[in-house]
Amino acid sequence: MKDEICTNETNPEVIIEKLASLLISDNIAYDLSEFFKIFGDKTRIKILQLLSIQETCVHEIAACLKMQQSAVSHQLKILKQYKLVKVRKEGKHVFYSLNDNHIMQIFNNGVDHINE
Amino acid sequence: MKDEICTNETNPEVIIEKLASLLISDNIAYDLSEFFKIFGDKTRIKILQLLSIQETCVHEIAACLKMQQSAVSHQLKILKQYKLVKVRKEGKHVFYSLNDNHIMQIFNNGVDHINE
DNA sequence: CTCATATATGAATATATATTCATATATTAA
DNA sequence: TTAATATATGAATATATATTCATATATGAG
Repeated sequence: MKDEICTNETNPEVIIEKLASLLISDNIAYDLSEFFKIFGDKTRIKILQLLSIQETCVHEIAACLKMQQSAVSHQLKILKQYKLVKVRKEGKHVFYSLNDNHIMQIFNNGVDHINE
Repeated sequence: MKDEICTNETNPEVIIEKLASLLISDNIAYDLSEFFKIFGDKTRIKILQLLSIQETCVHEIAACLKMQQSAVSHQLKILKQYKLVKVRKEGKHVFYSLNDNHIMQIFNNGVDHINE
């Protein structure tokens, strides 16, 4: 086999090997998909948008969304786990707010896309 | 009941009503979640990233990802349905490519987030 | 302490969806 | 036409996950 410099490769196996080497790792692909999955639920989208308006406590969120407190709590747990929201306790109330503005940027990218 | 101008509302029901009025609609929340759901899968993430390198045909994608052709085809159908990829047929081959650069922007927002 | 209110959570259920398997369709070569 | 290759797709299976229900925990009021 000759030692060639080949910039315009046509051998299918070599093309596949080259592409495979440029492919993101399974772990990164997994982490990314897990991240976007958070936005892949209607309830979580509504909660995040609501919290972008102002800090809100659990039963107010549930009331706005016309959902059960338990369902909201479960989703808040996921949002907290992925550090998209933060928590402030005040007496009997637990107030949730967005953890960073970055989130709304991603959110708005989505809005731009569906509006195009 | 008096007709008051109240900028600093404290009545819980009024707060909830105000927030509810600012909440995005169920339909928009649904559309957004459906959009982000596309990125919420490891295989689709890999396919999109691969196509960001170059136009690629189905069996090459399958080979790079070390997945069955059928599984890849099913996912490509979803990506096509949501207009994230476009198709070009050439003989026996079907070449897929990204439909717009916007997609990579969203993708990179996610990368930024998980790297923070 | 007792009661009411706010929140969290485990288990069960229902639903969505990713992959596999088998097979259909399409194109090219011989 | 027949065979081979590339792609698509319906059905079945397996798995993930959103919501509900029941209940636990926590805080404050009386």
